[in-house]
Amino acid sequence: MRIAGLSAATGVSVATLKYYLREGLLHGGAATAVNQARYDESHVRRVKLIRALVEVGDLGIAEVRAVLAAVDDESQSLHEALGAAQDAMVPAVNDNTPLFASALESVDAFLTRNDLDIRHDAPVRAMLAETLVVLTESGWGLPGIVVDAAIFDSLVPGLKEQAAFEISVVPPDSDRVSQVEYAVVGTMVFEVAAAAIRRMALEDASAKRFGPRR
Amino acid sequence: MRIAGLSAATGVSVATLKYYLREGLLHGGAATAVNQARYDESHVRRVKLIRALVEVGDLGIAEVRAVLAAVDDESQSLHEALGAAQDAMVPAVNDNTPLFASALESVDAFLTRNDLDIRHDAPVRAMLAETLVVLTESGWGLPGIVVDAAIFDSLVPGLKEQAAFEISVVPPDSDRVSQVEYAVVGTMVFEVAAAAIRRMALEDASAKRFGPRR
DNA sequence: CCTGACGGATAGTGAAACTATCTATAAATG
DNA sequence: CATTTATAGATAGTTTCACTATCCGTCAGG
Repeated sequence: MRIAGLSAATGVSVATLKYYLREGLLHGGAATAVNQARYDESHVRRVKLIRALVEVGDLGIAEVRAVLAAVDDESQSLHEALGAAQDAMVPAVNDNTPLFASALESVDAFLTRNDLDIRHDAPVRAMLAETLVVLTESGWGLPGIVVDAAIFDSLVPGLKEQAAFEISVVPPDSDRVSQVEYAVVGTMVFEVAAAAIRRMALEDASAKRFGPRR
Repeated sequence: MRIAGLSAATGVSVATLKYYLREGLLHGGAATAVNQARYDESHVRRVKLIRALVEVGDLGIAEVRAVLAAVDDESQSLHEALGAAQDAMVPAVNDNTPLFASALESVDAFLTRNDLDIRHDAPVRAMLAETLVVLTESGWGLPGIVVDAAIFDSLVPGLKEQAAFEISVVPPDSDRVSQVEYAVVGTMVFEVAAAAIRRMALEDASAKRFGPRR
C-alpha cells in the first residue's frame, strides 16, 4: 500500500498523513526507493487511533504524541501503559490556589473511603481536586472551606462497575499494543458516553423538580 | 466599579473584558459619560460564569454565547433554560454514517428502559448514539451491528442519583438567572469530576486485572 | 517515454482567542 | 488648574494550532 492507499483506507488526506509523519505520530513506511515507501495494516490502525483521539477525545497533537509514546513503550506493562496514556489525557490544572492543598486531602480521603487504588502521582487526583476548588469558589458550600469530595460518593459504584466491564472486555489473547489501543479508545469513547448519560440524567432530574412548562 | 475594578475582581485583563463586551458576552456598564461606565456585581458574576464555561467546560466563545442566551431569555422557564444551556454545550457530531440510525434506536430503547425523560430533539441523544457508532467501528462487538446502548445501563443509577443531588442543591429562593447560572456551573464542573472519577475507577480496575508489575 | 504519484522540505492558510494601539475624552492627583 | 492616568470604542496585530498547498527531484506504470 502506498500513501494514497493509506489515505483511502483511513479517510485522511495525503497532506495530513504527511503532517502526521513529520510530527512523529505515524511511523514511516518501509522504504523501497528514495521516494517510495510501503504502508501496511499497522499504519491504518495507527491513523485510526490518532483520529479517534483527536475527534472523539479532542486531544491536541502533543497529547496524542504522549499517548502513543505510552502505547509504544514496550518496557511498560499493560497496566503501566494504560496509566501513562490516561495521564497524557488529563488536561493541565492550575494548582496554585490556596484551597488546592485541602482539596487534595479531600480527594485522598475519597480514594481511601471508596477503595480506589490510584498512583499517588496520577494527574487525575489534581483534576478532581480542581473541581472541588472551582465548586467552592462558585459558592457551593461555605466560603473558604473547600467542598468535600464526599458529594461524589454516590457516583462511585456505577462507575466502578462500568470500569470493570470496560477492562474485562479487553481481549486477553491479542498483542500488547492492540490491547493498549483497544483500551485507550474504549476509555475515550466511554468517557463521552458517560458524559452524555449524565446530561440525560440531569435533564430528567430537572424535569422532575422544575417540571415542564406546558 | 470601573473596568479596572472589574478586571481586579475577576482576574481577567481589561483587554479581554473589552473583547467580551465587543463579542456581546458581557452587557455594557451604565454609561456615566461618553467614555465612562459603571460595572457592578452582575458583571463580576457574568465574567466568572464565562471563565468557568471557557476554562472548566472548554467551550468556545460561540457556545458560551448560546449558553448565556438561554440564561438571559426570561421567557424560558428554569427547566427550559437548563435544557437550552445543555444543548449549547453538546459538541457537534457527524450523523451521516449508515450505522447512525440504528444507534439512535438503541439510544431510544435505552432511554425508555431506564426511565429517562428526555426531549426527543435533545442533541445529547445524538451524542450518545455517536459513541455507539465509534465503538462499533473500532471493533467492539460484531462488525456491522451497532453496539447496544445496554452496555451503559450499569452507569444509570449512580448518575441519576448524582443528578438528583445536583438539581436538589439549586437554591429555590434565588432569582431565575442566579439559579440557571448556578446549575450551569454545577453541570460543567460535575461533568469534569465524573470524568475524573471514571478514570480513577478505570485505573483501579486495570490494577486489579493486569496487576502492578513490581 | 511520458504522465502522474511519491518523499521530503518549506511555506502558507484559516480559525480562534485574545492583545495591543490609537484617539478623544474624563477622572484623579498634587 | 495642570498634568498624569484611566476609559470607551474602534481597529489592527499576535499567537497557537492543525492542517493544507506548493515545489523539487525521483520513480512507477502503462
